[in-house]
Amino acid sequence: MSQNTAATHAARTVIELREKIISGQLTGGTRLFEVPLAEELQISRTPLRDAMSRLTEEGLLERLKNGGFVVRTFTMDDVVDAIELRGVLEGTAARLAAERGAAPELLSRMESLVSELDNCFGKAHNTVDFEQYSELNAEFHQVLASLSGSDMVKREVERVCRLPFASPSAFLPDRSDIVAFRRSLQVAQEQHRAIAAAIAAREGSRAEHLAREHARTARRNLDYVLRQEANLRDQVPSLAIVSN
Amino acid sequence: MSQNTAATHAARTVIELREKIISGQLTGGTRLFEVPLAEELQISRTPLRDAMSRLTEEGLLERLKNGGFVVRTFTMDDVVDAIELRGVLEGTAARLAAERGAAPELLSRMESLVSELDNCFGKAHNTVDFEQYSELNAEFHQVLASLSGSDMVKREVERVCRLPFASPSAFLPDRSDIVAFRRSLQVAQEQHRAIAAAIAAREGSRAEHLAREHARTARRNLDYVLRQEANLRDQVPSLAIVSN
DNA sequence: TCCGGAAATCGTGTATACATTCTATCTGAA
DNA sequence: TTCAGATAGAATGTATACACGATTTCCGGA
Repeated sequence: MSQNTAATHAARTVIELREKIISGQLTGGTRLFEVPLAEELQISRTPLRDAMSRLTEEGLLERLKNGGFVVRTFTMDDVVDAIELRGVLEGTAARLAAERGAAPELLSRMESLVSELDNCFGKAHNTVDFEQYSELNAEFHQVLASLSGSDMVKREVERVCRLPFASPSAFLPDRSDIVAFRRSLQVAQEQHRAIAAAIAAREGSRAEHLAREHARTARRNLDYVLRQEANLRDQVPSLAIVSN
Repeated sequence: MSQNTAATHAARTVIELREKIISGQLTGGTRLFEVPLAEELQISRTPLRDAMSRLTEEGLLERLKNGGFVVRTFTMDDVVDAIELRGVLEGTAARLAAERGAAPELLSRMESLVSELDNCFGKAHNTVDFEQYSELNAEFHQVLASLSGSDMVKREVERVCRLPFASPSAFLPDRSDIVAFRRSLQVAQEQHRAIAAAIAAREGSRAEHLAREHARTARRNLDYVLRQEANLRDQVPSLAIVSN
């Protein structure tokens, strides 16, 4: 029993329900009835409704037209399209950063992140510091979203990334023993470097298309997981939310 | 006193508040206090909170970190960026429609919309059926969003369009006496035709860039309104929500 | 004057009772 | 048999009282 430290019942409930949805415990299409659910969570309907409405903002629930909420259904097509959308939006962030000029502090932060990411690869062939890589990768994408200087763009990039399977770290393969995965990390890192360089050189179109292709890395990993080794799928938490 | 016909108090309140925000009556940054606002609207706090949470989903309000809601502030930069984003997303819809193949019914619907739009231009130079054009234009963009076949993409396109100044009909100039405006409608219509043709010919990149450029038509009109005739600005309802 | 802390005030969080609406089912008549 | 309308149940909509937390204000002491 993990007792959440969140201040309000509603905030705690957001976390609990989000966890249940993301983990696949609550499957797509499940309608959330207020009375029994509130009883189960030991809260009243008021904070529960608040929580559900926040999860709707987040894209995990949908409102039914005559009232009530259902868990949103995600198909494998949605996963592919969400990754595509992230690519498009990050591409736009990169292009605008290049075209309009990026804030120097942010750009140099991105460049130093690239260096730090380099250090995650050991001298030996299959040693990679995954935890560190994953953390730095997340920050790289965060900086990229900010780099356009546009709140509107940043907001929308972050919005798509909130979907668990569209996040930049969703399909970071944590198994260096698989050759294809190790290679994909190196390719991705090379793309990081190129994106930063393109933005610095004010090459908008190049920056945009590099960022798009970079998102495709995630899609390639996804395809690999699905096609090559079917049993891998259950090891990828981001896919638990996806309907079969 | 316009008495809304909406079923619930919350739904009615969504409409009332949305109207006040869009019209600029409630300006960006204004905090909405539950008790006095509920009193003013003659409802209780419960449906009011529901309404505010829906408006947050819509992007017109924001939640404060310690509770409460404020009216979201939009700057002129946000307007420009929202139009850019619409271009990017509609461009993606167009590209995917071309690459993946569009549903024949939708494509032919789009093509007949182009024909109908043609008929809005009279033989004489400055006669245009604005009402009809505006309606058909809205449907064209709606069909475009659907044409990708991707629910994810459609959803996000529609999301951006929900912002009043980012909607495809936001800056449709309704004054045929201004030469620049009349010409912009003809250019836009030619772009409609080209977008449909590119999708039909499976020319993804062309379709994408045409759709992007098409959104720029809105930006050009916006620039015209702001630069050429300052007094025009107050006649554009979409801009009432924008902070000065 | 400045600072810390207590108290009051303001505003949201929560529970709960009651109202309303929607839906599914049943009944009766054509 | 079928359909219309009634009806019962289930689910959400709404009002309201009270709880809690945050913020501001005011007071006393250094």
